[in-house]
Amino acid sequence: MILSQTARYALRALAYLADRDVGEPVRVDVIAEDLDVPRNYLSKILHALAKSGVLVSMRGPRGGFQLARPAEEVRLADVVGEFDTMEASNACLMGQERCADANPCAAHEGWKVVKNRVEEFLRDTTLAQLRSPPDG
Amino acid sequence: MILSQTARYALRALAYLADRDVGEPVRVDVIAEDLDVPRNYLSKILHALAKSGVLVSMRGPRGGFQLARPAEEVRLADVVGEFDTMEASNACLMGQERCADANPCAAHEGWKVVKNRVEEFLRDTTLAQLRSPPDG
DNA sequence: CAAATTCATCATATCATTGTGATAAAACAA
DNA sequence: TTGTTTTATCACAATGATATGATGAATTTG
Repeated sequence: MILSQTARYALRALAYLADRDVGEPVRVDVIAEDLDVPRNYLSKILHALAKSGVLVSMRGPRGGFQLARPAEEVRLADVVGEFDTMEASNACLMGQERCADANPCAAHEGWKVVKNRVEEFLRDTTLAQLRSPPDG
Repeated sequence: MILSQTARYALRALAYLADRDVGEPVRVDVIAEDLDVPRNYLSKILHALAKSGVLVSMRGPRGGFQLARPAEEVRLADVVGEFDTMEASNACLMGQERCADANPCAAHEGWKVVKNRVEEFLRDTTLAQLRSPPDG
């Protein structure tokens, strides 16, 4: 419910990179092993994030992946939206057909509010907030 | 995002039955055609809802499906939970591994609140609130 | 009891998501 | 330029969600 496996992998990999915060790229193999995520699958995910501008990728020796900008400037919605469809928040709980904003059922507005909460959270939260806490 | 196709079909079929509110069962064929949902697929969904006690099914002529209790007494969570996994609300945004309640990242508590909102909505809302508005 | 009606179920098809294995292409270093 | 390292990509497998078609089983009606 809510987030796909792919989106969760993406967030974990990015949080991992935000944690390390080193000025040099990290190899897919390292990330995949540390996070226990399938290597080639992760490779595709990171590639997509590079194409969308969240990551920078570099090939060859001393290559790997690196955040393209500070963790504070990467919204979770930028990441999740790449993999999961962030449907319009005016959509009906039961699908598009039954009720719309024009002719809503009693639950329509309440559902809209709840869904907006999810989307607001993803828009307002950044990668920096996914970092591991200092001590633990 | 959020609800599966199956769960949405289920809610639509139940809302449809709540709308009709007749004291007699409605055939799958009728529901499937009116809602434009695959017949046999819907049949399985309604069967599952009958097994879980939300619907009553009756075979033979004048058979069909009927709400087992008043729409006011069917919580959306009863329906959705039958098809979608309502995961524990203390689960991490990125999957179970990264942070738990014991050692949370900065976003952990916020996400928990948002997820609770979704679950509360499904628990607090009933089928009666999915009925079509009187006029439309 | 026989026939019709309806849900129940089985077998299978399609599609998207998730995952694997092999190879190509780029970058670097000797 | 040759070899090594790394991402990029291709081909495909496994799984689960969604969907279809055919048949079985229960119930009612005549």
